[in-house]
Amino acid sequence: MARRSEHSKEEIKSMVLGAAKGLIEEEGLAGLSARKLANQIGYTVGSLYMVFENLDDLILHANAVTLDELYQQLQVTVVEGDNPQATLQILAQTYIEYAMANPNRWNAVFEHHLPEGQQAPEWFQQRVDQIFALVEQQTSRLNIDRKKAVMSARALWSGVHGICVLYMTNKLHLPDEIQVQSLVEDLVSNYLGKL
Amino acid sequence: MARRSEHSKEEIKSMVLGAAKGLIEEEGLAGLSARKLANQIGYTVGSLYMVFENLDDLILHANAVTLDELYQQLQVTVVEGDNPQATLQILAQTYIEYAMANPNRWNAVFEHHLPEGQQAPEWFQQRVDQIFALVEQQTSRLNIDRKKAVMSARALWSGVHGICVLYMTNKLHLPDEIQVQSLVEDLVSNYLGKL
DNA sequence: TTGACAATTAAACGATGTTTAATAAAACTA
DNA sequence: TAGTTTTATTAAACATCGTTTAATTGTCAA
Repeated sequence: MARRSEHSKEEIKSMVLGAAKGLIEEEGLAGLSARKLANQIGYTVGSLYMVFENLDDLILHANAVTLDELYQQLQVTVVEGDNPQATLQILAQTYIEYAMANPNRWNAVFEHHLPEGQQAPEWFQQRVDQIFALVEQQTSRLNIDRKKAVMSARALWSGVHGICVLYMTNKLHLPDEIQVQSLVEDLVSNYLGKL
Repeated sequence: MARRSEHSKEEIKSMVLGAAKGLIEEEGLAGLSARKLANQIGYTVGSLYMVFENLDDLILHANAVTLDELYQQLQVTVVEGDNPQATLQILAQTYIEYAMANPNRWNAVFEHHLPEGQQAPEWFQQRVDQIFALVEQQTSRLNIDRKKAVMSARALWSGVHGICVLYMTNKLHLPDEIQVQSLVEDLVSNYLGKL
C-alpha cells in the first residue's frame, strides 16, 4: 500500500490528538493504545510515528491540550475588581471543578511519567508554569515581597493540588459530612489569613 | 518439572516482595515485571500467581510495605512533650525527607493505579488512614472542635503531599534560592497560624 | 506400593510499543 | 510525456508484557 495524501501531517496530528482525547476521557490513560488510536483515525500504527516521536511524545501533546483547556477555564474566572484573596479562592474551586468534570483527562496529566531520567520538554513545562503564573499574579497583590509571593503561589497551589490528587485517587477517605470543596476553602483561607 | 518444596508460600511471598522492593528502588515501578521478579527469586512466572492474585495485587503489597516503613519513620519523630505546631512541622519535614530518600518507592505508591472502577482493598486503605491518624492526633490537640480537627489534618497533610508530588515529578519549577523544605514550612506555619 | 494431591514448569495466548521492508502514489526532471 | 526520485503508507515482524494452560513430577497418606 502507499501514499494517500488525503490529510496533511498537521491534520493527522490533530486527528490523533482528538482521538486520544476521547479515548482518555472514556477509558483513562491505561485505555490508550497505538493500535486503537490508529484504528480510530483510519490509519495504521506506523503512521503515528510519522507525526509523533513515540507514544510518550503523543501523550505529552494530549496532556498539553488538557493543561491549555484548564488554563483557559481558570483565566476566565479572574475578575478584575475582586480582591486577591477572593480570586485565589475562586481559582482553587475552579481547579477542583475542572478535575471533577474531567477526571480521566486530569488524571492523565499526572499519571503519565517519562522513562527514568528523562524530563518533560520545555513546551510542556511552560504549560505548567503558565498556571502557576496565574496564581502568582494574585499572590503578588498581597502585601508581601517578591520572593514571598513566589513561595506563596507554589505552596498554596501545591496544597490545592494535593487535596485534588488524594481525593481523585480515592486516598482522602473523607467522612460524609465533609466535602472536598470545604477542604480547599479551609486550606486557602487559613493559609491566606496569616499573611 | 515439579514440586521442590524448598520454600513455604509465605517464604516465597516475602522473597517476591523483597525482590520487588529492590527492583522498584533501582528501576522505578516501570522497571518491574513478572519475569524479572521470578528470575530474581529463582522461580518461574507461574509461581507468582500461586501467592498473588496478579501483578496489581503484588504491587499493592509492595506499596503497603513502603507505607508501613513511612509510617514508622513518622511515628518515631513524634516527641511526647512538644507542642502540636512543632510536631506537625516535624512530621511534614520527615515526610518529604522520606520521599527524597526513597524517590522510586515513594513514587510507586502514587503512580500505581488499579483498573478503572476498582478500588484498593481495605487492608491497603488502612495504611493510608494510619498516616492521616498520626496527623489528626496532633490537630486534635489544637483548640478546635472535632470536625475541624479532622478537616485540618486532611487539608494540611494533602497540602504537604501536594508539594511533595509536584516536586518529585519535576513540576514545581522552583527558583534556585527556594528549597522545598522552606515551602513546606511556609505552608504549615501559615496554615496553623490562623487557627 | 499405589494413588491422590499439589508445586512447579514450559509453552502458549493475546496484547503491547516500535522497527522494518515492501509498495505505490505523487512530485520532480528531462 | 516518460522516467526517476521521493515519500506516505502499509503489513508484517520483533521483543516484551501479564496471564492461563497443560503437562510433569515430587510428596504424602492409605
